[in-house]
Amino acid sequence: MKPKIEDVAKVAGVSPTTVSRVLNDRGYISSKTKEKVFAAMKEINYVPNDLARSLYNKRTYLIGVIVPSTNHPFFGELVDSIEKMCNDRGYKVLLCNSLQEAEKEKKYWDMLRRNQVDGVIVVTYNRGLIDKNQQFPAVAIDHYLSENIHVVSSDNFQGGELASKELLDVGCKNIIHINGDVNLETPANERQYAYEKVMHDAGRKPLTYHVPNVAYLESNIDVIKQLFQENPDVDGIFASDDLLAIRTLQHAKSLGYRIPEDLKIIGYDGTGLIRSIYPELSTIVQPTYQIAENAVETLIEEIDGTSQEIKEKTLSVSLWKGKTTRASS
Amino acid sequence: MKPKIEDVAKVAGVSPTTVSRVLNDRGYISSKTKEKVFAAMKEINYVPNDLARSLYNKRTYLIGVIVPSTNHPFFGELVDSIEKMCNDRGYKVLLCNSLQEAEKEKKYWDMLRRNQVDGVIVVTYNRGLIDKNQQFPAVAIDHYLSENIHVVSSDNFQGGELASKELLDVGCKNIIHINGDVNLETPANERQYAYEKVMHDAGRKPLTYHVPNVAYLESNIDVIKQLFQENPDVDGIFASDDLLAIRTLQHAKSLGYRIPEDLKIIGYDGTGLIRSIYPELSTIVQPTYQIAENAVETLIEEIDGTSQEIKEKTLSVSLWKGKTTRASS
DNA sequence: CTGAAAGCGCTTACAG
DNA sequence: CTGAAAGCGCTTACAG
Repeated sequence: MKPKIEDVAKVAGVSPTTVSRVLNDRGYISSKTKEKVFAAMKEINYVPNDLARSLYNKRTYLIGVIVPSTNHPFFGELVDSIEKMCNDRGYKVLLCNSLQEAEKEKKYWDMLRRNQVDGVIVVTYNRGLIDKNQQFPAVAIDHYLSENIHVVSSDNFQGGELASKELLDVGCKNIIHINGDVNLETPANERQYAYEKVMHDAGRKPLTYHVPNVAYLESNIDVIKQLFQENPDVDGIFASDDLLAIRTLQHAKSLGYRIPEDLKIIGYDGTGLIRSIYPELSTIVQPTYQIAENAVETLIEEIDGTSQEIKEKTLSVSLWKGKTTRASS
Repeated sequence: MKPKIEDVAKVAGVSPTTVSRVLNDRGYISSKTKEKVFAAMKEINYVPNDLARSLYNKRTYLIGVIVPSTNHPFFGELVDSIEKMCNDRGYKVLLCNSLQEAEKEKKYWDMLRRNQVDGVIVVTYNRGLIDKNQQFPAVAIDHYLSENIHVVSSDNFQGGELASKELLDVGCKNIIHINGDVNLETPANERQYAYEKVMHDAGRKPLTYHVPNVAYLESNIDVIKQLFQENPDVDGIFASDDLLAIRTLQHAKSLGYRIPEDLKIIGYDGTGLIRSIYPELSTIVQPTYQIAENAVETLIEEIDGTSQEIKEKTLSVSLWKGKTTRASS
């Protein structure tokens, strides 16, 4: 059996109360007693049971993180940053990969409640999930969920603008946008609106193709093919995701398009990974680290009761200019 | 205050014992009582407290997962698979990104003990971590840790052989290997041994360059530069990691090497992500899904006490043949 | 400076 | 078929 406080107390010749006190460094204890207790703990290899502690304190220092999948570079990077921030502040991360399935998200949400997490950081595009009795502090990333849930986003409209203008600036005439599932309420919708606005302002007609699932690249190739068949004269493509952009670029090359001479391409997300292995790809860089930082800080503030107001924070994105949008004068 | 079992009991007009019984579906309860209890739970929006449950049952259904970082595609994919497997079997994942720092790993390990996780899946290259009193079931991935910890690996020697032979097969004469930190006991060491064996068997002299940190790509460029300066006649490179391979490929191109005509390159890991966005890169594909599956199953078997023996499982890898090792006859 | 007692929210023998 | 009591391992008023 694992030793408990009582066992330590016996070995040290003191009461459990005293052991608990030295453990928590609370109240005044003679240094002799402290030493005895520490010695006893080493001797029997005592490890405190945080379950019991949490039960009493009603505080687990556990944060639930719900994302579609750590497999996608953006979420891998985001989760990495969130975990780091949490760890720095003494919180632990319960990871939930929802695969964007509403049913799974619902189950995870319930599981997190049962496990008494102190708060949740969630990336979801399904609004209906959160029941009105939602009890714990939560921060949603990139998507409004309900009036008592904070939102931390990057500026998706700005990103859409930056990307679209970049293509115009380098001389594209026929600019097409590729986005994800048209039925999903993702932040990529904002990117599309921005694209449409920029096109209108420039007197061009916007045209958007939607792939069924950004994450499952295989399922997207048909849409990409269709795009080129229907628009052989396309000379600029703004994809709402870097993986999609790369896939499109590959297909274009296989059709004989020269990049950037015949066709310019820009993606979205700009994770460190993609920028490192595909530096030539122009893209909009999301401030992943700041998103994570803001989300974790906002959450902990609410947990600690430091701040009452529900916050909405929007962070700026930036342009990574690679060869795929190099002006081909 | 959150409602507890006692509150449900009052509303339903039964004892807490009975509520607990319907909650756990244990013992015989009249269906009338059941209904009353369920109705009461809905009415006051009751959610069981798994902390209290776990405290009593000495079972948390929590699994700690320690990896260097979800930011690396291989670990992102691995964690994704592990989390999926765990979720399917009713376990939850406590995520720990150690960044390969021994100190952090140690802290995480202690934290997991305090949190009473049922078991741990760990990717670490530091052997000294695990104290002899290590209590809970654990599975190490790709690296032997101690006699009471299972190991699930892919066959790194086989992978090294496959990669090296592939380069020989397509006609390379001067084959150089790039590996990670020479001081780390990573599975990539096996890949290097295999490379050296294949070279010797072919009557060639092996030559390995070590980069300081596979994960931080920026820090590796100096070594890559050095490699080409010192061996301008290199015509085959086996990198122990796809990201490293891609970086090397980029640098080679910038120096004017044509791939694969002048120089052939093969990487390692072959994650779905890399294969999808860099299909031209030849690589050794690790069976990530099976690794995760085996690790989770082995761990749960030990947790359940179904199996006593400590297992060592080695899974086969396979070759993904892309253009970067196309024979240039 | 230290201890006995009650309680965190649950579950399970033990009675009935 | 149902309930009162004790206990999971910890912590904190309340006494002394």
